[in-house]
Amino acid sequence: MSHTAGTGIRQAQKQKTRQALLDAALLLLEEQSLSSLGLREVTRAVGVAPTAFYRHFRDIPDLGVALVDEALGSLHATLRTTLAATGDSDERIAGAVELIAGLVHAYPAHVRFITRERHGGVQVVREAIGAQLGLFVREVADELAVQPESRGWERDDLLMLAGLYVDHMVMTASALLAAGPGEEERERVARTARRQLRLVSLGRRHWLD
Amino acid sequence: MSHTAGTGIRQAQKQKTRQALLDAALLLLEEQSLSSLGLREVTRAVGVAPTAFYRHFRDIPDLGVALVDEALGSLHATLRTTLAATGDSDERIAGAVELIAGLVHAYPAHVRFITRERHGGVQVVREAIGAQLGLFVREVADELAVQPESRGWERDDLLMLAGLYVDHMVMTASALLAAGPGEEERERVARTARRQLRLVSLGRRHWLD
DNA sequence: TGTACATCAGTGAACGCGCGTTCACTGATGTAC
DNA sequence: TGTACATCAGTGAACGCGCGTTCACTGATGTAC
Repeated sequence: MSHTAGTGIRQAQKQKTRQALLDAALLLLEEQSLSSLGLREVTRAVGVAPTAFYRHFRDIPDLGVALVDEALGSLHATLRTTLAATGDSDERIAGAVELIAGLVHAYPAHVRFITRERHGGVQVVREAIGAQLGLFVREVADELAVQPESRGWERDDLLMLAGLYVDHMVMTASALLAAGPGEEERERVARTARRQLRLVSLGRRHWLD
Repeated sequence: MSHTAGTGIRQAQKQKTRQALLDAALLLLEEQSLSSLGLREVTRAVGVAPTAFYRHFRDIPDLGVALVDEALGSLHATLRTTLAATGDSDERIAGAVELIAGLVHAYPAHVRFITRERHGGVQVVREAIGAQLGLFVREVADELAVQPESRGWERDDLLMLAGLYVDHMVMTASALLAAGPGEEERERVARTARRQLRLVSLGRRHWLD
């Protein structure tokens, strides 16, 4: 048995409560910012005593950082390959936009949290999101680097393009969220995103002219 | 004398207090979000009684909407011409990025407010910012439409490109703010922004190929 | 397997504090004549 | 110009309320033997 983690039933129950706190916070954050989220509000939503919060997080910003990990931590492999694919044909662009739309559909609250707190009022959370997005940019640049279209490109320019892709991804995700549940408006947003990516990929193709 | 507005000294004093409330709020919002800003916090910073707040705003979201107008209301003419100019030569691109850098330098708190609350937790403010940015997009598209490079472009595609420009402007402003006071890092951000705009303008040039 | 002790996730009472909002008010400014 | 009344920006006391944090606690789970 490990020293730092509890054993069996006790540890499992603790994880369950922790996850319930994260889930409740995410739900409450649909209509407010992290900097106005209350600790008692979160524990009340879960149905535990306010003091139970301290068994899991130091304070609300600490919980926010955990939410950033939950939202972005597992996305690296997926984004690395899919975003880097956008430089190519219309099919691959459509696939990348579909991936974003799928993520927004599957995890709307996580996406809202990230776009809201990316420039939000809680410094440590802003920094955590910035660090993850910066990692995405470098990973996408790595992936772009091995593509034949990038022959002759400098690292700096690959990072510049990767940054454009990552920013565009976040903007598209946010626009899809704002579009609401209507299929028509969501398709309009997706269509605009695809054409913007096509314009960028045209620019990419002629960068070294 | 007007019926809706007071006269002379009284009205001038009221405007002065109102402006002091807006200024104080903007200052306090450097390290928090609008959804956690307190009415008493704002009046305390100004040095008036909490109840004086109600002579000027219904509540904090109402003050937020006034801040959106203050930050973006007077920017239309400037942005319309300058952003639309980015499609062209390297000089015009550099000029556009310089304009953004100048605005960030002159009104850092306004810029921070807009980027923070664009996706923030207060609905009416989000909507007010979205409306202003949407107006920017249409104005820039109008300006692009009369340029010779846009011959043969559909309105839909001009809006798509204008959206790319406006979003990129907001991202650049936010990145410049995050860069802090260091000249070196700010120039790195500006350099990346210029190259991204150059890539976009290459894409624009080949859009109808 | 059984027993005796240790751990620790979650409890519940209590605290001091600042919040948003109400209300009747004051006194400088504005208006009518 | 002077006077009498109206307006209204800002005041200050009071309210009920929910906040974050402390503390000693309980009792189920874990560990040693």
